[in-house]
Amino acid sequence: MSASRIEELIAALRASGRRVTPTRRALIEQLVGASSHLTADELMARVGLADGPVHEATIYRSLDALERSGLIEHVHLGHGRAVYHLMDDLHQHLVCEVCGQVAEAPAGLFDVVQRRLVEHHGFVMRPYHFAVLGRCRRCEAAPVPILEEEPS
Amino acid sequence: MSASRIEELIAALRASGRRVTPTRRALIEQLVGASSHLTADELMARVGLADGPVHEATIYRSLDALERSGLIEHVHLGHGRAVYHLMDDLHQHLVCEVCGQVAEAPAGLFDVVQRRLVEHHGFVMRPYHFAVLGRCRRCEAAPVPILEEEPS
DNA sequence: ATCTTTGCAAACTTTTTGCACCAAT
DNA sequence: ATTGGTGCAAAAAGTTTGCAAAGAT
Repeated sequence: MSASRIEELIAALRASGRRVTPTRRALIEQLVGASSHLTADELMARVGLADGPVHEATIYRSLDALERSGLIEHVHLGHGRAVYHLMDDLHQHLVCEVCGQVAEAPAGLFDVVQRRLVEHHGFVMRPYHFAVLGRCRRCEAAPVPILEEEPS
Repeated sequence: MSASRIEELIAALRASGRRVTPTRRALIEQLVGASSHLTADELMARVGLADGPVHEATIYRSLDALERSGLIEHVHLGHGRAVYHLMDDLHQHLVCEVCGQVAEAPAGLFDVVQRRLVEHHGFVMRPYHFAVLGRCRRCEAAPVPILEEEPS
């Protein structure tokens, strides 16, 4: 069950020298319980619904604290808001620029590239901060999209 | 020389059904002449210096026009402003999260990943819209950075 | 008791939009 | 003469900050 996972994360937060507050606990709970990735304002809404309203500044500062403690990470799926997810749930995001759908790909997707970059450029890639953009199967097959709007 | 390249781009712009204006011409000239990638406000400054001030809204709308015509593309190197470059100058950007330095990697870097994504996920990757984040050789070698600020 | 965290309001950065005027075709 | 582009001002979107009050250790 996820209760122990939540407690582990809380313990890690405390171990990192930061304080455990209701907002931080609620954010962790939401992120553990979430089926998909959530934006800061989605998290604010859910936390507010569960435990009463929390100010946006607090949400951002708490997310920052969780991120600095190594518990979570934010990812940019395209233009607009970032999404947050737990660090131990590493994977790549495939964002369709036509329909906006987000799929997940295994974390090892970039292993080959990572090795090449270290060897040729001395560059240690951290592959999770940005999404992979492109077109999903359906949109690639479709004749031509009507919209000109890109979600990227 | 780059004069003919500029004229080619102007011709392509016209061919795409859009009008050729002093601002658009100036933007193309700056992008052709630029040694590195430029942000919208850097472009505004340079264009303004050369041909007199142009409003920011016009810069953004003109860049959008050039992008929709397929002449240029914008890339996100991290948090903050996007940078613009010519479409025919495709390559990947390696951004060091510690020192902020931007290096370039060959366009084919992701070929293997691209093939894998098509085969396994039916996903056609467009690999240029986001930078590759990580640590450059120097910062990776350094004991530990003093700053906590990430340019990402 | 101390030092973090929160709430509030306000600022900030980057980009976008509505509208009237101007200019490229 | 059309239609698309520009300037202006103002707003939008997303996130950050200063400060005093509240809360975790």
